[in-house]
Amino acid sequence: MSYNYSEITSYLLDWYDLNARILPWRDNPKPYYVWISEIMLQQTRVEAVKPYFDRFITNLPDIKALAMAEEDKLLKLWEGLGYYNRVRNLQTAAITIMNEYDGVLPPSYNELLKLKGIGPYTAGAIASIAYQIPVPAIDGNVYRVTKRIAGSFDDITKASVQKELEKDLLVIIPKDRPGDFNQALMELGATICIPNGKPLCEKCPVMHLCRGFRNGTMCSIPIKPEKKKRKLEDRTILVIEYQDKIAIRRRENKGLLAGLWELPSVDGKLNIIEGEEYSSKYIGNIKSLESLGEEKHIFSHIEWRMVGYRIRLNKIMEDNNLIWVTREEIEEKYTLPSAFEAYIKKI
DNA sequence: AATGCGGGGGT
DNA sequence: ACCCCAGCATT
Repeated sequence: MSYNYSEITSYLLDWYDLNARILPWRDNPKPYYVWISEIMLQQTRVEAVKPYFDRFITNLPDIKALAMAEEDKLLKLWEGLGYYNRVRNLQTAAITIMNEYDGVLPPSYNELLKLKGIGPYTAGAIASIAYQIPVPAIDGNVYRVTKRIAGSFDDITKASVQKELEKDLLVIIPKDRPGDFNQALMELGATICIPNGKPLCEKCPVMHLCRGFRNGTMCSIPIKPEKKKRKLEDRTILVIEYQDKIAIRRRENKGLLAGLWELPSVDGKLNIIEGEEYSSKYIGNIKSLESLGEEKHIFSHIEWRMVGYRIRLNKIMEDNNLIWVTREEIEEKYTLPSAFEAYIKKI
């Protein structure tokens, strides 16, 4: 059902004026900074983004620098942040902007929406925050806050519900402060009207008109369908050393961790004998082999149960897929996802 | 409409 | 364990 949110606007803005967090990308909301921060913030918490944002804009201070950056440098700036296609899309969009928009992020919701990596939320956020265009920016926070206020048990993953909320917000978004309004809704969701645990309703500026609070239903809103369970995968991770170098290889260009670097790994959990057999068959002549124990790494949809071995070689076999690098080179040049961190740290 | 895509922090 | 996060692209 459609809902009239018109009463929340002034309470929300007054609260935001007093309670807005100081964030790096709020210092100077130039379109480029807003864009970078919003892409980083997709499915990623503010605290995780902070250090990445500063480093990114220092290294790539404008759209042109982003468009011309080497992919390795780009990925290195994103290493550990996850969802690595975000940064590739960022560069694709930067090139489009240089070629088709005179190097300027377009001040238009619909034009922004055409750029790689920019969907309805991000287009709304950039348009409203950087260009003061009165359009909604609906993220997970906004769904939670608005549906609790409305006391609505709508399934927020349904397109019809999303469209309706867009319309409802478009009606009340203040034309003089659209960016602040959108950020205030998100800020409220991130700090007061929080998921999990208990929302801090007594601190909420719109508690008095929140139906979820009045009904005591706020904790069971919003409604979304049950998520599927993660797939479990067993893997064997090999830390292979020859003299002062470690073997790494590049992952395939599609799928999980596409195009990133990894420690050599094998499907399934090999026991120590199998690990030795595999290594002498495919990698080289073994000087020593020791177990590095078990680890696990959780992705959004997959869980790796890993066993690791440290292998030192007397002699290496030719293998075009492996390259041999020092630890320092890994840290400087090669993007190694967090999944392998535990085993690298043991060496 | 459903699925794939990272990593981390809170309960 | 399970939650979800300033979502988007692809199928």
